[in-house]
Parts: sequence; C-alpha cells; structure tokens
Amino acid sequence: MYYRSHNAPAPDPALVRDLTRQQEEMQHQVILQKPDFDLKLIAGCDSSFLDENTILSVFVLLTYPALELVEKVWHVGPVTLPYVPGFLSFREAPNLLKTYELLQQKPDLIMVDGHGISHPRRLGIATHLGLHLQKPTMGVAKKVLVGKYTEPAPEKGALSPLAYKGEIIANVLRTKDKVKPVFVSPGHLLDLDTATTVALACTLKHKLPEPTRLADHYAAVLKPEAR
DNA sequence: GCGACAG
DNA sequence: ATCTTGTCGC
Repeated sequence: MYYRSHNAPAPDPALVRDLTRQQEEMQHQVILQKPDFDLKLIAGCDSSFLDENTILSVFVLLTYPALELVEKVWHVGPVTLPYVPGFLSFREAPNLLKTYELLQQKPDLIMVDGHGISHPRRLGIATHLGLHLQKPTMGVAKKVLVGKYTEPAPEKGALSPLAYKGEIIANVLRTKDKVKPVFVSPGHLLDLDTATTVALACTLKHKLPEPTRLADHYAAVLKPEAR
C-alpha cells in the first residue's frame, strides 16, 4: 500500500493485480549482461505534463563519448492511468514508445529518467522500455523506490550499492561533489557495472548525466510549443 | 501494525 | 510530475 493525498483517485485493486501479474511475467524475460555493442549513439528520454491527462514525451540522441546532440524528437498524447508507485511504466511508456519511433537514427543504448531493475519486481520503466524495444536500457533515478543503502562519500564518483532482498539492484552514485546522488540501474540487455560507467562518463557539469538532463530540459522548454 | 513509495 | 519564494554559490 502507499500513501496518497485525499483527493487523488484510489487505484483500482483489480487493475493493480493485473499489472502486477504482467510485470511478474515480463520479469523472466529480462537479460542482464555485458552489452556487445560499440557505444556510438546514446539516447535519453523523459516526460512532462501539459495537463493532468496530456503527456509530452521527449527523446534526445547524443554521440558517445563526445555527447553532442544530434537529434531531438517529441510527441504529445493522452495518459489514461493514474500514477501509482511501482507502475509508472504503464502510465508513461506508451507515449515514450511512440516518440522513439520518430527518431531517424536508433541509439545503441537508452538512458531513462527513472529506475531499471531497482524496482519491487525488477521492472522499472527503463526495464519495461528495454523489453518492448529489445534494446539495451538503463535507468537514472533521482529518488529511491526500494532497497537500502548507505550514503556514498561526498565526492563525485563515490558510490554505494543499493541492496534489496539480498541482491544489488543499483548503485547510488554521486555524480557531483556534495550534491544528492542518483540511482543507477541496468534496465535490459545491460549490466550494473556498464550502466554505472556510462552514467559517470555522461556526467559533465550537472548532477544528471547529459542524456536524461537534456531530455528533462526539453520536456520543460517544449511545453509552450507543444500546446 | 507502522512507514515507505520512481515520475 | 506539478505547485511555489527566497536563497546560496560558482
């Protein structure tokens, strides 16, 4: 159960049961291994809302390791489900998948704003997208969803494991000196070490690595034009 | 039973 | 996610 403000719509128990079962089945298809790609293009994605039922999804494509922006696409669509912790993907992934189709070139890896396997059933939105696209994905979240960890050292590059049910599901990574760390986890067709290395390699002068930072930026800046 | 809870 | 004022530091 989770706490919700009194005006928020109560999630339908039957729906939650169905979505939970879907994630439990998808979980068996997740593959976590060293990728076989030669990382040349990396994508970042994020969403924002124009109103309660309209979502703006964004995908950016950057070169790696130079991190130069080569493409930026966005799409506006309706959202049906409410936000329920643990089921974010069912609310935001549909429109992100449509946006992905707009990319002229496809990335070798996708960095998602949210969690990968650091999720109750190892099916955060990054994993969900990876399974649907059959493409390597990783998640970079700003807040923890599940698991325990100790605060990493205050210097950039410091990290500590996020443990959940005896497994290390993510790395709590300090991407900037004395700034709150981010939670890096593999989504699909990737391993934790590579995800962590890439996250750090994509971090320039900000807390968020460039792919998700730019996607987040455009998700906010494009709002006026999107309406 | 009491908290915690991505975006 | 979104709503919001002032405030700190490069």
